[in-house]
Amino acid sequence: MDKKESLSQHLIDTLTYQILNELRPNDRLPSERELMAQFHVSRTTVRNALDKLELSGLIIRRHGKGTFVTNRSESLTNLADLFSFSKTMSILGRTPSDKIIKFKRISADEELIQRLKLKDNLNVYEVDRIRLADNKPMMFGKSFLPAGIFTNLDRQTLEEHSMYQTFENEYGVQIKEADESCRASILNEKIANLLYEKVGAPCLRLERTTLDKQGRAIEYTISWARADEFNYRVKHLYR
Amino acid sequence: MDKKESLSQHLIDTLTYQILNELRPNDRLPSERELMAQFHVSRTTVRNALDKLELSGLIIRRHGKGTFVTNRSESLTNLADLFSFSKTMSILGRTPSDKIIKFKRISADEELIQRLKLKDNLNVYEVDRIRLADNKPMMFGKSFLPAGIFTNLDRQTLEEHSMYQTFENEYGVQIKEADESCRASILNEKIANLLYEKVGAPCLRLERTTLDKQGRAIEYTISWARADEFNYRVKHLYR
DNA sequence: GAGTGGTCTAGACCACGGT
DNA sequence: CCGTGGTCTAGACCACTCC
Repeated sequence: MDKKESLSQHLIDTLTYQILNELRPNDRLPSERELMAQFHVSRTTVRNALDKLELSGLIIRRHGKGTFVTNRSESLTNLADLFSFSKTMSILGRTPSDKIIKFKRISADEELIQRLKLKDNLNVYEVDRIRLADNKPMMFGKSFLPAGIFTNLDRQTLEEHSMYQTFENEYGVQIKEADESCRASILNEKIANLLYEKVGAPCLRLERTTLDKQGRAIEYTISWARADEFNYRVKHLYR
Repeated sequence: MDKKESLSQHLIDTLTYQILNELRPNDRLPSERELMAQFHVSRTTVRNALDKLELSGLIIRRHGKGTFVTNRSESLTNLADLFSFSKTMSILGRTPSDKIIKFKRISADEELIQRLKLKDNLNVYEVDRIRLADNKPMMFGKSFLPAGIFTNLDRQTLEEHSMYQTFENEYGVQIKEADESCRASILNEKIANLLYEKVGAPCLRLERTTLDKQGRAIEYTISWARADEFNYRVKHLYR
């Protein structure tokens, strides 16, 4: 077992694997007391892990009855939760890939300086990507990465590994959170062509700012996603 | 203090009030140990409450430094988190109102039966509303409510109280969670007219299924929101 | 009554940030 | 060094569901 991984993260990973590969919708999970015994952890740790799985929509808990695997067949079209594009596509059984069409070191304008909270080094890398599932273009994304954090970033690394992998493995940057917003928009000519869509077709315009554990803004990405393929899902829990 | 309210919910409400009314962005909150003493609760309870506030985007925690009020001025346009439309508008300093333009008891079709998990009683109430902020139409929503749960629902009650208030106060229905999805679409003629928009203008199409604590589907709502006014925000926390 | 999830306590030790 | 948040333990009692 990975020593760096927390007990609850290990529980999350193990249960996620079981839910996706060994269990079926509406199956009951072991009770919280049973999980305590199986994993040799306290109830707090078990509940913490189940909280995360519930938020991500994999399970649902019923007071007095038990914890059950969610029926996700309805959301077959798509879901974007705490998963990245590639992870989401994998869960849906589609093969994700990226095509980088631009990689450039630029100087940040006012808006970027503010969004990435840049101080001294105003250089950023711009990475434009087409993101595909089963070789079909699904979305187009422009990412801006501070050169002060990702020094000497090169195109080849990004082509061979996922962006978040590169952040963690090459630069030791650990993601803490991402703030995402989405609004409806329409495709301009350039992006419509990249996605094989019509100019003026509706699309989702997503913006994401990602923070690492030190609270630094490490990424600002703006994406345009096909309206027919993208259904953005969120779960809200009350109380 | 309300006896029915849990300790952590009381903490959430108190801190939310302070954050919105007495504190400013980037202000530091009392440390978790200080909150324990102030509210006479355990650390678990404090952390539980802070978890919720962090998820809803009101605070941000920094390891080794403290807990701080989030700068929400950037999100002035809009946010929809664990808040309802009316609550969200209030936080943004706008006055929300609803105009019911249709109230009808109908028989559910196949899709509705599935979405609301109807068994015996296939009757549902359909409520169509225009939702306004400062008297400007922001979105149009069609809600479907099972007549088996909301017996003898009447239009006047809905016109005088919010839907969720009615659920809880008139029928004792407590909300547990809402599953929401959004995708981009374009306005048809009927809805465009209601929102004073152009036919074919981009819009966000939101779908929401709400479950109560017993796991019953109590509401299925589909809404169309103006693309220029609606910016749907989500925060993802990792680990 | 037995078993489930929901809430809470009173501790402990660790990792991080600043002095 | 101290104070911060992050993780975890080993309990307790409550509320709900089903028999």
